[in-house]
Amino acid sequence: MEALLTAATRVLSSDGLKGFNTNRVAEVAGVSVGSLYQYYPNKAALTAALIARTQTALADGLEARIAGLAGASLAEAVADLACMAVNQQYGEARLAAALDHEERHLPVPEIAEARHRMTAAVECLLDRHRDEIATGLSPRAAVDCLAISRAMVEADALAGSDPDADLAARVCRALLGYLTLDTAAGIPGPYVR
Amino acid sequence: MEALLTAATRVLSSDGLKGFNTNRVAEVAGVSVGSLYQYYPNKAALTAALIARTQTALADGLEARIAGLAGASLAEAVADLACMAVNQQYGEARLAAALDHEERHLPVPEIAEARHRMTAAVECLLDRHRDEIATGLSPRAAVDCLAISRAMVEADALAGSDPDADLAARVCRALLGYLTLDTAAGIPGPYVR
DNA sequence: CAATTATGTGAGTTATTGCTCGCATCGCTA
DNA sequence: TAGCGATGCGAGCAATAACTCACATAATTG
Repeated sequence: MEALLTAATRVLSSDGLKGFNTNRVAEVAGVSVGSLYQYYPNKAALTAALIARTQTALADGLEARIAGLAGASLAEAVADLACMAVNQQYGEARLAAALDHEERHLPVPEIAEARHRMTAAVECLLDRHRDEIATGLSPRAAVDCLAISRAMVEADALAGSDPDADLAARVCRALLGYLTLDTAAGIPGPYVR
Repeated sequence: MEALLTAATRVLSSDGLKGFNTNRVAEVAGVSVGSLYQYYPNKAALTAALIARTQTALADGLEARIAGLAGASLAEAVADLACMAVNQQYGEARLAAALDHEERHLPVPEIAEARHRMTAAVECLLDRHRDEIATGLSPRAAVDCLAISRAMVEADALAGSDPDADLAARVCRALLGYLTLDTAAGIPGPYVR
């Protein structure tokens, strides 16, 4: 049921994981617990559905945005994606953080799929601009880009309640710097203990 | 008591938040629950002490490392810090993620202090190399650097159980790129909805 | 060695929460 | 309207976990 998912979203973003229990979700949704358990066999299923929905939406958004960036330069594309990351993630940073933590306990296939779609989309973008990008970039570059933007937005979101004026610009700088830095300087070898 | 904190660490890193309860921590520490509550008035206090300890240790390590990097170039310094981040955070990524999530419910003064010390140390490093760094860098640059390295290491740690061979190099590239990228290209203006 | 204080114990209390199940209500068909 | 299945309800059960307290043991003192 849709009302249950939106209720779950509201509970999670206002009270965090601490107040996220089935009784409360049902109450906020305006239905009884019994009804909740007719739609979702247990709490994990509800959580999984919530995660799947948000992750899928994120992947959809990213794919569409990247597809629409066909003619753009790398700098333009990255700038656009940085703005998108700020807009999409900032508002629901608390929700995202809570869900993110649950993911590790629940093997939700949709998450792996959505994540894969997102990295694939970014890889496609990077490939499109491979001549503007530093040679020797790791195959994990796409994953890194997603991690970087996610972390910067989240850090900013948890610091204050309004985004810093230059947040998008900073994300853009980080991504562009990462992608275009010449592999010259004394970048160290592999991991050493 | 020290045994309680180490027991709490072990429980958290092996079972995660799910199995982190006072009964179990006491059992692993080899004492009774009653004794636990003589040292910590409640579970939150125990958690707070644990967070404070790890965060303080992290800040100590970072400060020492940066102090010892007095004569180094920016590239060398960043490379060193990237290696440090990988070594320090990789092993206890699970623990760090769990604790990180608890921080948001507990206002632990030591955390704010440790965080402040870390950004101050990085700011000191950046200031030392201000001529090598792109002009117009945001005052939040230090925070961004910490967020970036943290996120990249964590993403890698949760993907596989061994660090990618070039993880440190990638972190280094991201930081160096962020810090040294010329503020030329079409970096966008402020946040827009 | 008694008396007193400090420290440790763990069964039990209380609160929370995931979940069930007997019952009520609704919508449909004959 | 009577009969019937589908859907919704929410008090209550069972498990879990934070926390207490009456008691046992150890350490200290006069």
